[in-house]
Amino acid sequence: MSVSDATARRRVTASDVAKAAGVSRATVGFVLNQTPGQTISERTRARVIEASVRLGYRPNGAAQVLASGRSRIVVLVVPDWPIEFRFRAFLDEASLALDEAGYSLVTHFRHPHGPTRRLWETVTPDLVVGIAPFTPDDLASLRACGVKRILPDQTLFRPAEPDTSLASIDGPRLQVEHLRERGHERLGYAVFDEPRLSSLVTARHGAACTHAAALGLPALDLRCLDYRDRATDEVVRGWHEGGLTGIAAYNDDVAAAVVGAALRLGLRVPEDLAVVGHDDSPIATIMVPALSSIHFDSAALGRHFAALALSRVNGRPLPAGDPPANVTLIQREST
Amino acid sequence: MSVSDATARRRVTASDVAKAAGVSRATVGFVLNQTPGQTISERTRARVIEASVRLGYRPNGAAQVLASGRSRIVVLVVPDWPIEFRFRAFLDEASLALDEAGYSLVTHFRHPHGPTRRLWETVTPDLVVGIAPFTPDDLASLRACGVKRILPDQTLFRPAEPDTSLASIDGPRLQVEHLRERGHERLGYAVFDEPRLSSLVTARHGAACTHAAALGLPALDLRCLDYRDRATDEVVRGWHEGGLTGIAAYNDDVAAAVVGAALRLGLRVPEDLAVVGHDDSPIATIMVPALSSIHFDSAALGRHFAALALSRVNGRPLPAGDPPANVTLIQREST
DNA sequence: CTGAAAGCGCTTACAG
DNA sequence: CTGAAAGCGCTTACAG
Repeated sequence: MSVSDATARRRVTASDVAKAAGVSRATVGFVLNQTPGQTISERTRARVIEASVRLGYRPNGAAQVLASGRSRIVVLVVPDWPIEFRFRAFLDEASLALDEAGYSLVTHFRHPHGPTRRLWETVTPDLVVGIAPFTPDDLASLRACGVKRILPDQTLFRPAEPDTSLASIDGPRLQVEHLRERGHERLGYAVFDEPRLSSLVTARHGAACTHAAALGLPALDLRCLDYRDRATDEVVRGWHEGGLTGIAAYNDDVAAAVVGAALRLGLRVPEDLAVVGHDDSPIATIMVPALSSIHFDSAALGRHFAALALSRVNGRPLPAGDPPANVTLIQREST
Repeated sequence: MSVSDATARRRVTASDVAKAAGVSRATVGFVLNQTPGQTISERTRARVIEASVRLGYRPNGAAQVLASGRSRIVVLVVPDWPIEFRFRAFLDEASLALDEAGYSLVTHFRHPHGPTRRLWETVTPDLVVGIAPFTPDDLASLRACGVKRILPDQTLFRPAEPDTSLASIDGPRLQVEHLRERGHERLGYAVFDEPRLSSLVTARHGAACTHAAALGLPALDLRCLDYRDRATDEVVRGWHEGGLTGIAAYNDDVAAAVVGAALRLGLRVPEDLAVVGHDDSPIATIMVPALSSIHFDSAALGRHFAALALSRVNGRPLPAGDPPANVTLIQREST
């Protein structure tokens, strides 16, 4: 049986490489992992590398994890939220930055009915990061699975405190500030009836109200819309008749729905009703009238996330300071 | 040192459970994995389960993978496309169905600059599925990593054939058919200038043209828009002046951009220009005028995907027939 | 009906 | 400068 038969038949292991290079299995590991503190002659090193390339050697990940206790995998647990426009850029940047550091980012979308086995029970991650806080059940499972590093953890995260990693706080503040500058004092806050988002809705609406109070304005009137029916029109009519003139929306889709309803009711936007969205998604530019919206740098947030994760994995102190979201308000035609 | 000290110190292993239950390590495995062909007394079984629950035992995934050669992980490789609205439902359903069968779905978002290590080099999956075809490099890496099962594979997938798993073919056909029924014969096809989507754009536009030809209509005039500027207006003006009256769009965002441009130009929709979108995303309902669009059952596609994956993993023949996308056209105000 | 033992493919002190 | 050996925590024939 020739070498090529053997490689076709079963996966190449470190033993195969050692045999081909005429060294021990340990030496193969030292060379390929660039283990510090080992002095390997240049000739041996070259022979090992040549053999591993020639045979197409890829270390068995499971064996590495078992032997070393480290997996270089970071699991990101995404709550059961709809995927929003900016999230993909966030993910791309985060996984690129982690990849450059030798880590793989695995995204675990948590779904409505919940998995029987959690992903970290399967993949032995070095670090598990939740965008939303973990439940006590999650924490027990994480502990039982030997996951030593978790974000957010108790030292960073108080359960009552809403998560800010996707710029949930600055956006609402800027929305209120902007509407106030444009002369609006009685404000509404529009969301879709999307139960999966309730924690974010609460956080953003709360931030808007806090800032309104600081400006001496009343709390924003929170209303749920449903984009699938015309009940939206009634909500908007109610706002208008009640004397509200400025609406902050949870995202651009909601803002578009409010604007659509206003147009159907014969209201002028922004003269009769000013509307500001959130996320600066494509629809904000596409809509007629174009939507004022909150823009933030999701790629920078992704890089910041990666930096946080790497600090945690390496046991270094977490970088201080706010995430570099660079939240700004883009004014267009709707305000 | 008490038991609780020990469990706090290090992860519970099968040996700990065996000791606590007074059986051998093998028996623990037999009970917990429900290994067929073993006859274990009910009392022993109960003792093992009780001990494993009490100690909070979770098997070490890496050790299981190494020993058994199977990981129960399916990696889904997602090309570098923007996430579209329906995709989340697809993912949710697919991962739920796989989870019920004891598998974990890990989604690997491929990013623009490519990872140095591919995810399957890290997690030892039983199956890797690509939404787009794999490159020769990918295939070499998959082979070297010992991934035995891949979808799509050579028997299923011819490189020239576009992927249909997200309903890329039926939608364009229905768009053309519908526009024709509404009396439109000279048609345009609108896409955003999004290079990451080029393969899907080509597939959908090609399908639309094929169906147009079957109906005796000329090919659809393909134009790229950019939602960030007003060049869209010029494209739409050109279409109108050139006598085109019906536009099929790659997705609802593009359709909304065409409608917006038409409105700015003083055209009536649908009288002067009829526009039909694709995906039936929220914006289709929200827009004024509301957009006709292509709806498909992304959750059913997700379940179908899971069934395909499980067949492949278990070495059963793949289910025959088309994916149950149930593609339909929803007529609203824009046509 | 149950247990002792080999083996999966690595990493990593340790001995030379 | 390099190799023999133990060990990571499981699974799984195999022997009793």
